[in-house]
This record gives sequence, C-alpha cells and structure tokens, in this order.
Amino acid sequence: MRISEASTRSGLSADTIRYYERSGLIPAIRRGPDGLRRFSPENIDWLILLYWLRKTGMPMKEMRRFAALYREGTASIPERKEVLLNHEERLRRRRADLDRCAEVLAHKIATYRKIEGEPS
Amino acid sequence: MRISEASTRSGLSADTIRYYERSGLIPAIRRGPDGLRRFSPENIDWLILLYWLRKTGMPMKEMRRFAALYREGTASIPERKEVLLNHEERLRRRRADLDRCAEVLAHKIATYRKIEGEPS
DNA sequence: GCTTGACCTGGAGTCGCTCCAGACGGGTAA
DNA sequence: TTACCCGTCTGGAGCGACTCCAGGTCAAGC
Repeated sequence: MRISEASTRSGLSADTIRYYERSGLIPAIRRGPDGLRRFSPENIDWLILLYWLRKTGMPMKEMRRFAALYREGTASIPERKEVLLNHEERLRRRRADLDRCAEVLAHKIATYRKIEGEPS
Repeated sequence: MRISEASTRSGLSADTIRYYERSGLIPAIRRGPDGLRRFSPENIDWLILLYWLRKTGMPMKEMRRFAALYREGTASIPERKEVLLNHEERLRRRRADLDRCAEVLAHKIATYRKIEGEPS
C-alpha cells in the first residue's frame, strides 16, 4: 500500500512518516517501479508501534536506538524488551503526573466555585 | 524572592520562567531597585500552576489566554474555570492514551518473551 | 580593589514535527 | 490529443517550546 493508506492505518501523517524514514526510525521501505513508497503489513505494525511510543513521550533518540536493534534481527530481542520495559516505567511516571495535575486542578476549580458562590 | 528560588519552588528553569514572562504568561513580575526580578508568593503559586498545565500538555496559546483572563481579575473566574475544566478533559484523553499504549506494550513484550522462551 | 556569583538581555541552537513550492507520472474527460 | 486532476516526490523553510550561551552589570566577601 502507499503512503496515504499507511498514514490512515498508523495514525502518523504522511509528512511524519517521511520524516521518520529520513531520521532512520523505519527500517527499509520498498519503492515501487514508479519510485513511490510501498508499505508492507509489517511496516504498518512498526508505524503503529512508533505512533504509540511517540504519543506517550519516547524521545526520537531512543526510538532510533530501538529501530537500530530491530534491524539487527531476533538477536536483539532482549534489548528491545528492555527498551519497552523502560517505556512502561515512563508511562507510570506520566500517569502520576496526570494524577497530580488533576489534584491541582480540582483544588483550583473548587476555589473558583467558592468565589462564584459568594460574589463580592 | 529571586529567580533561582522561584525556579526551585516552581519546578520551572530560570530560562523557562524568563521565556514565559516574555511570552506574556506571567502577569507582572516586580523588579527590585537592582533591576532583578522579585517573585511574590502569588507569583510562585501561578508558576506552579503553569508548571502542571504545561507538563500535562496545555499549549502555550491556551496558557496565554488563561494568563490574560487572570490579568482581568475576578470577573473572569467563570471563563478561567472553563479553561481548567477543558484541561481536565485533556487529562482524561491522555490517560486513555497511556492505557492504550500500555496494552500495546504488554502485548509486544509478551510476544518477545514467547520468542525468548523458544530460541531457534 | 579584585574576584566570585547570581542575575540580566539578545540571540542562536535543538527537537519534532508541519507546511509548502515545484516537479513528475498516471488516469479520466473533452 | 490535450488538458487537467491527484497523489506522490524532494528539499527546504517555519514553528512551538524550550535550552544554551556570550557578554555585561552589580553586590558581597576576601
């Protein structure tokens, strides 16, 4: 399939996909005889994974490392697992940030409601 | 207090505080006779709020709007409450993203473990 | 009176996209 | 055939939100 379909399937914009390829985050995208990119189902799975990793805050640098490991084949699976386990930890920290922020907001909103309740 | 203390208390770097001031996110920071910024306790509370809003993904544009409302005084409290309620909604969406990503990771990691379990 | 350290401003650099101009090639319509 | 879309290509500029740095000021301590 071509880039627009890859885009709708992965959630990444066509521009972002091209940018990721340039940045070495995507191993080997074939080209058709017309010179256009052709995406395999495995390419799509990979893009979807990248989509979630980025969306939840993995830096490009780490994704580049992950992509390099992927290119090395199955021997790198323990290291790849490490990367994902680290990212799970990052998700936990982010969730804690969301919780803390929710508390701050709840408190602030309660204060606002109080002020509204007793208008000057 | 001065900028370094404001930085440790708010969690924002001194550079970021100065940048936020330039960008109109911080209403009125006094200067001492030496020309240096002096932060009041209310300034600090404000910075802490900005810290949490940014850390959890509120765009600067919206924070600028929020700051403008703050400068208008108590009359703008209903609108400010709106902004914070919208941000609560954003937090919920982000949490959903984290959950979805956690699922994707769990699945991927399980696959890796399987492959490790049956080495070629 | 000299050094040290915190602060200042203005401006350049970075990351991760996003948008755009200009070119190409394939498919439909007049 | 010619005309025109459409989707894609590349290279490069622009942007949001910082981050870092050079070069300067000033107060305090030795």
